[in-house]
This record gives sequence, structure tokens and C-alpha cells, in this order.
Amino acid sequence: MRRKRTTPLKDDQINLGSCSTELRARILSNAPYFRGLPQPAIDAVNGLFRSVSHPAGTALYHEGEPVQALFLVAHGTVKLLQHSVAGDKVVLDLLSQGDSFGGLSALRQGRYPHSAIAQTGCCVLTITTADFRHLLSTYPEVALSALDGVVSDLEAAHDVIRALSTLPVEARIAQVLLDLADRLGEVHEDGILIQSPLSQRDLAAMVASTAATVSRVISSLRRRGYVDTGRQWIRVRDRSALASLADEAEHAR
Amino acid sequence: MRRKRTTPLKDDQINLGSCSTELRARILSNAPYFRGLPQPAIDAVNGLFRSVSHPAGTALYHEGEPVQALFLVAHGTVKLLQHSVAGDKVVLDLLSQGDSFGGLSALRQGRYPHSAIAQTGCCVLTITTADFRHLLSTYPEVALSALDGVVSDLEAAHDVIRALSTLPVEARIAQVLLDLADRLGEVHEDGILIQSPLSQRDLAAMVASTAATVSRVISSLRRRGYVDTGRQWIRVRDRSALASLADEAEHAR
DNA sequence: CGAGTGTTTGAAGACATTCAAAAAGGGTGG
DNA sequence: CCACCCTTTTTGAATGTCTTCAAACACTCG
Repeated sequence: MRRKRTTPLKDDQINLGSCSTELRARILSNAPYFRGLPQPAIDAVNGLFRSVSHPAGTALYHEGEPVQALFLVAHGTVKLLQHSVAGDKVVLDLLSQGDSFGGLSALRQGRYPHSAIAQTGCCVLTITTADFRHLLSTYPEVALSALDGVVSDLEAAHDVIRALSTLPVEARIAQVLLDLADRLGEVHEDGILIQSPLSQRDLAAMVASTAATVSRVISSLRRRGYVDTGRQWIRVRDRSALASLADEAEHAR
Repeated sequence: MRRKRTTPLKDDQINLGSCSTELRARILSNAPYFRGLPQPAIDAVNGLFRSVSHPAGTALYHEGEPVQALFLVAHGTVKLLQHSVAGDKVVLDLLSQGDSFGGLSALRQGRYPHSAIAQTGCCVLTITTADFRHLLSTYPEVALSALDGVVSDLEAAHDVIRALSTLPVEARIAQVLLDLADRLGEVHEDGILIQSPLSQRDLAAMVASTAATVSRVISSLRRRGYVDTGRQWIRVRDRSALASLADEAEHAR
């Protein structure tokens, strides 16, 4: 019998992911970009995508490389980050099933403005920029959906800027945990488990802090019973307590 | 004869601005959104816009209000900001001639995610969200341009996030000054004058700091001869020196 | 079991904030 | 043109949050 695993994360969130054609079809027809297209169009779109598997930790692309494709997460989680020259990283986002990324920069500069790393083993659907551009002009509603998606990303980025500008570390961490819990969380009776390996270094890179500080804050949250944590995983036990931490910080002063 | 003005800023950047129909036509045909449309289409577009003047300091809209229009700056500068509940503000961007803002959020939530304040007396062209939506579906190339513009805004926001995450205050200020000089600057023999009234409080709200700290940093930059400053204005004298300040901070450590 | 990575914790110190108060700039109305 | 007022800018001193550096500990994998 297998030894009890200590991480509560699902295996397939950690190990190599692969795409069944069934999954692939489901992802594409549910993707915000293509939802609403007539079935024949969806079939045509389906033909333009390739599915690729990436082992955990590998890069899908690096900041500065010429843009080659637009990506759609089918399975697993993908981390978007920027490197600073000094070597420390800034994590911009953590994406999961149904999220898209990468290719839209092609419309502009033609270079990826950030790197994408497989946070888990994952499967992504890719479409070449040329094909996607073609889609955009063929189906205007796709362009509108894309616009919608990017506007939403922009607002999220502005929220991060506000948090970095006005909130102390603890509140920023609380806020990020809430966001991740809502987007990647899996509800259990003992709390919301964030379904992705997430080191405190990663967390630090999301809130503009350091691993040491994050550890201190997280420990304090754990002592207060707001979260459970372990190596590379976090479970939110008291969502509303975290929410008030983030809010009170804003009202303070 | 008129007394020598102490501010080097242009009068019409401070006082009420108005839109000549000539200016209006020029702005619209040069706007990234509509550039490339055939002339009849541009004329049609022209008919959908209204031009509105705003005195300096007045709000074009407030965060949270329902989105009513998309805006295009014809003259003057406009400040986009978010309020924190504690009352301090976060300045997201400073826009000038040709920049657009506001209405794209309509596609999503229907509420403005930030406020817009006339930094100078200014003239803006507005189009209702309904009309703009109509434009988007009528002319697919407009949707593509809009997409392009938002992607560019998103990348700018990510750059701000990186700066806030990795750079000390001085470097962030240097970076913002460079950006403003490039976008709002007017080249003179004695440096690049940022053509918009800009208080140190505003600057502080752009780099997530305080007026007191900004004053100290700016004074230091002035002593080193990198900038000239006065009440509500800044001139960049040594662009490359500022650039190295921002760069060295990244390479340090 | 040993190596490597992730987490915890302490102590010292830096950078920036906060609070406060004074000085300077610019507009306004007499 | 001057006196007044309000806002912006400047500067000092004290404080604090967070970082840095270091070392110990824990967990996982080969």
C-alpha cells in the first residue's frame, strides 16, 4: 500500500499532464474567446490548435523571445513572470484551466513581455499568431471577446498596483490568497485548498516581498487559524478573516 | 507688458481648453483606433463624437459610476486614478493628446474602474458606449486597434508592477520622469519640460510614496543637475543620467 | 541516507514613512 | 501693485516596517 502523501494537492496537478481529445474539445468550446461561435466555426478553430504537454518547471517561452503562439491552458497551472536583471522575479499571474496568455503581444511588439513557466505538469493548446490573427479578422466576435479578456487583465493589473501602493505586506498576502483561492481553489470541508504547488518564494514574488517575510506572515496567519500550510501548499480555512485583513488595512489610518 | 511668468508651462496647458472643429478632425483621423479607415468611414465616426471641455481639476467621471462613454484626449492632460478608502490616491496614468480611456470597461463590468480628472483645462472627444460598440462590430479593424491599445496598456501596467516590486523609490521616480518626459515632454535647449502641471503629491501617487519623500529625492536630483523643478513643474535636464539611475538600481545587488 | 530545496526564526540595519512646522510660490481681491 | 491666503515644497527628527544576512530545520527524491 502506498505511503500516505503529505501534500494535499492532487497528483495530476503536480505530475505530467496530457490532453485527451475530449478535454481539448471541451476547453475550446468553453473558452471565452470562442464561446458563442457556431459549431462549424468551432470545428474549424479546433483544427488550428495543437496541444502540447509540458513537465512541471519547464518554460513555455521566455521574456523577450519573438512571439510564436497564443496559449490556452487545458490542464494544470502556468506561472507568468518577469525577471529583474538582479535575478529576482516578479510573478504577474498564475493561470489555470481556460485561461489564455502569450500571443496577444504579437499584435504589438512581437516579443513576449514576460516568461511562462509550467507550475505543474500541464497541457496547453496553442495556435500560431498567424492563424490567430486570421481568426480575429474572420470572426469579429472573437476579437471582441479578446478585447474583453485583455480589459479584464488590465483591471486586475491596476488592482495589483493599488495593492502594492497602499497595503502593507500582510494585507497584500491576504488579498493574493483570496484571489488564488477563488480562482484555483478547491472547496473541502476543512477549507479552500489552492490547487497548485506554490512556494513562499512564489508568493513573495507576487506581493513584492521576500521569502523570509512571507514565512513570518503566513506563520502568523496559521497561528490565528486562518490558513493551513505545508511545503508548497496553502489552504484557506477562514476566508472572511482574510478578507477583513485586506479591508481593514485599507480603512486604517 | 505682462509680468514674467514663473512657471515655464504653457498657458493653454493650464487654463480652459476648447476644441476647434479643425483640431477635432485632426485628432480623430490620427487616433490609433481609426487611422486606416477610409475617409467616408472617418466622416461617419466623426458624427458620433461630441466634444466637451473641462476646466482643470474637474472630474470627467468617478470610479464606480456606470460607464457612459469612451473618451479621447484632444487637448490638455487627464489623470487616471484610484482612491483608497483611507483617502490617499493611486495615480495610474497621465494621458495627453491622442490617448483614449474610459469606455472599454463597458464591455465588461459596466462601471469605471478608476476616476478621471482634468489635470489641465482640457478638451475631450466622447462617444457613447452604444455607438462605440456599434463601431466595433461595423469596422473590425477598429476592434483590432482597440485590442492593440489595451494590450499596450496592459504591458505598461506590468512594467509599473515590476518597478514597484523591485526598484527603490529614487529609481521609480527616475523611471516615471523619463516616461513622462517621453510622452508629455517638450524639448527645449535647456532640457525636456513635462508639459503638465504635476505636483509632488501626484508624483508620489504614481510611485507609491509620499510627498515628503518625493521632495527629498527630487531635491537630490536637482542638486545633481539632473532636473530643474518648481511649483508643479519639472524639467528633465539630463535624460541619460536619470536612465542610469533606473538601470543601475536593477543591476545592483 | 545524503543532497537539494523549501521553510522557519533571530538579530541587525536600511530605507522610507510619519508627524510637524516652516518657507516659498502663485492667485485673488482690494 | 500690494497684502493676504491657500497650496505646495522643504526639512528635521523619531519611528517602524520590512529587508538582509545567517543559520537551523524539515521535507522529498534519488
